[in-house]
Amino acid sequence: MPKVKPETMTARRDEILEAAESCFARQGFHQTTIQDIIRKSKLSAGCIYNHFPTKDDLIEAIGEKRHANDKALLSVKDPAGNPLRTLRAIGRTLLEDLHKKDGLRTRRVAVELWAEALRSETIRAQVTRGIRGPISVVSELLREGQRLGVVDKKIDAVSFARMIVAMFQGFVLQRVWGEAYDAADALGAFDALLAGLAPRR
Amino acid sequence: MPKVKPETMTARRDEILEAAESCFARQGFHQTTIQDIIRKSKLSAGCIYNHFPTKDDLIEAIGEKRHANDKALLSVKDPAGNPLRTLRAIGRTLLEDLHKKDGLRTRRVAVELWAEALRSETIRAQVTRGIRGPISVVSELLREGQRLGVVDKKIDAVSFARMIVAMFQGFVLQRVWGEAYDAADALGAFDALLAGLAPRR
Amino acid sequence: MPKVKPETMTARRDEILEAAESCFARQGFHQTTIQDIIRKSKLSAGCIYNHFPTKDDLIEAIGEKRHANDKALLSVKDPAGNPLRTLRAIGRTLLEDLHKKDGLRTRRVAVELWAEALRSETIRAQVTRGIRGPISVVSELLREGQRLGVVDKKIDAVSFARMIVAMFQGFVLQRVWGEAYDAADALGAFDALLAGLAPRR
Amino acid sequence: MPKVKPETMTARRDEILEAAESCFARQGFHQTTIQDIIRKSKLSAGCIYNHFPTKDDLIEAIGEKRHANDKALLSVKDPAGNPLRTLRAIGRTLLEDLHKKDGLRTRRVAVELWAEALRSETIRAQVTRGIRGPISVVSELLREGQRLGVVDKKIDAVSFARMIVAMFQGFVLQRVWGEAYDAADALGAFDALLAGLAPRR
DNA sequence: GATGAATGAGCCTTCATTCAT
DNA sequence: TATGAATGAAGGCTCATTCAT
Repeated sequence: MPKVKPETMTARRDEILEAAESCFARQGFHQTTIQDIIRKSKLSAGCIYNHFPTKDDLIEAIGEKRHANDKALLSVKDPAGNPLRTLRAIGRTLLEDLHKKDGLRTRRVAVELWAEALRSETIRAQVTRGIRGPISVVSELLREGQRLGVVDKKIDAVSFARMIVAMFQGFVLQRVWGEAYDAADALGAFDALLAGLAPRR
Repeated sequence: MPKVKPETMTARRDEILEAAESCFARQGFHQTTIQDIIRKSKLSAGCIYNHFPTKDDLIEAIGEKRHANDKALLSVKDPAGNPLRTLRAIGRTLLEDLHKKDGLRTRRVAVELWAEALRSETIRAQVTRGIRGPISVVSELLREGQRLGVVDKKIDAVSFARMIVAMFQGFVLQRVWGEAYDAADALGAFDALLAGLAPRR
Repeated sequence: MPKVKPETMTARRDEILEAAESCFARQGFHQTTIQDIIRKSKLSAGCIYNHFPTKDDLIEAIGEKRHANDKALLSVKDPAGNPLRTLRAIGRTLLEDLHKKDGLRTRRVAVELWAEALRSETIRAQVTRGIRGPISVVSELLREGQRLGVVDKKIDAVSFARMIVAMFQGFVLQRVWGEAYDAADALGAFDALLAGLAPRR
Repeated sequence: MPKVKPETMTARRDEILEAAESCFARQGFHQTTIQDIIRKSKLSAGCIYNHFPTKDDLIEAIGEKRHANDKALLSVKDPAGNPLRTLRAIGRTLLEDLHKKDGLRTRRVAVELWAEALRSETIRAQVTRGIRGPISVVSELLREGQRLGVVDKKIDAVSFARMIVAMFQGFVLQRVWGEAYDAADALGAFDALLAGLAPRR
């Protein structure tokens, strides 16, 4: 007996999130007022509050959305099955994504979330969950490399994976600050790092 | 012929900044009210506004203070003059500092500033200035290593330095989120990275 | 040729009023939202607004309903035709009704209406109309008593009746506040009052 | 070291309460907005909230104020020490107060509080506390009358006192609704009631 | 300089009401 | 008629900032 199809509900939700993300990327969570989102979405306050009970819920929903987005970037695979090549491909995808105009908006919101995670338990959980995936993907690739003999056996896969993830987080930061570094140069450095993983002798 | 000795001025300023930093670390810039800082500092609104015309000025001053602090960490030197050893010592200092309880307060504020840099031109300038120092110190060390033949000549020193700095930024993030990783493990991964810099053959 | 039988209309109306009264008794008029009534009645906003154009209309309808209810309590009669006995019977009925759990809900709404009467002309009219009936019933009984010689002739029937009605209003107030007084005790005091009406010498 | 004398604080508080009471009397608690009180008091929102953290606190403070006011009315005494005469004097004072234009404002607020007591534990406590004083004063007078032999010994003093208090509450209600009854008539009825207290035979 | 009560713009949220389906 | 998502005016409250003392 619902008069409106559930799809409409979801669509409306997405409209709101879209508007919110746009505002958040430009002004940050706390500088963005609900009025801004109302203006951007061309919906009413009441409508927004029907979908998200509080502003914080809206922020959390944005966090969840981002979380989902990020997973896609990790699904890159090297057809030949060489784990280091896969790792490189992932790095390349991330860095190139980072250097597209479009990627920036999302990244700005990500950085906002990183700071918000200091205060909100919920967002901290989202953000750390969002890191666990990449760390395990990367460490799995490193272990695979060790098994295949292309990665030094003495390396602790998880710690090294965490370091690589940290590295990309730092790249995101530098990027959203407008640091003028080249995707190619960054990828070059990453290549050098991967090259260094090869077993000695 | 100032009625109040400049030292008193500076001392008062520092009191205020100390209180502000403490509040900012706990609640973030935008969740912290001037009232919070008044409470913490046990000074009055008027007094605070005599020293800092706006809340934003206070935030910027905090940013400046942090900037100064960070420089100290880079002054580590290896007595033997081995640049990779120096690099390792710097990394170790940073990671250990990061794992001290006390270090966290400052880092939390740093992460706040990283997000704030998205909106404030002034803070963006502080933050990127704060990165340029480390990048040039590290790249200088790498070049020195290349000169000494302990670092692969094909590596682009600046890009690699930027990557290392990014890495440490990521470590900071993960740390303030309470990620349970070990300083020793992280240092181990960093060691492996440094080891990989050695020229092949 | 109405498409819906009038009974259905009335039934729906009653459903709504029933739900509204329940909410009003618990939370008062102004703390009760239409949403609360929607929830309680399991009807929709649109449906409720089809029957009552505004929230105030709903409140007025509740007032009207109460008005009707109260009349029933006055219809008590003493078979022997002794007016003081009738008066006592009425008092007893009211007091006992007041001390039934069920009676409280209605009384709470009544007290709400008493306050609302300060602002709404319509409700003030309802409430004062609601008092006029009892006053005239009681004063008629007193006059009858005077005629029969069981009530002191010097008493001004209308004023005394008004006082008796005031008394019961006060009892209602004290009751809804949860004052722990006994129906029997209150009736005892009322008896004493009635006894005092007898002519001296 | 307070720059402002505590008296000023109290004076400001009273200004606010005065404005609030005036608004509440006219429009009721829930129809009165903080803006109304701001307008009336010619103070700012912030200032009001410095003295009363929430609107409910303001309402409670009004309740407290009323509570204090009412006590004064009970202090009437009959110089000759006749308890029934004292009772009559109290009744007269109340009824006359009720029929002064000025008394009405306070009474309207009282009736608001009576309804509010249904929802607020705090106000319910105020209101019931406010009733206990009168009940005990009146019952004490009745007992005194019994001791002196001017009041029938069979009467339960407390129950009768409660009934008298209820009566006056009802008079207040009828008065604020604009019922056109005379103070003198009401007093006459009260006199009759008191006369009826005399022992028979 | 220091104090802290006062200011008031503006924020988040609510809720009576409407209207396309 | 019934539905319930959408509307938007307005409410309570906050907080950066000012200024008389």
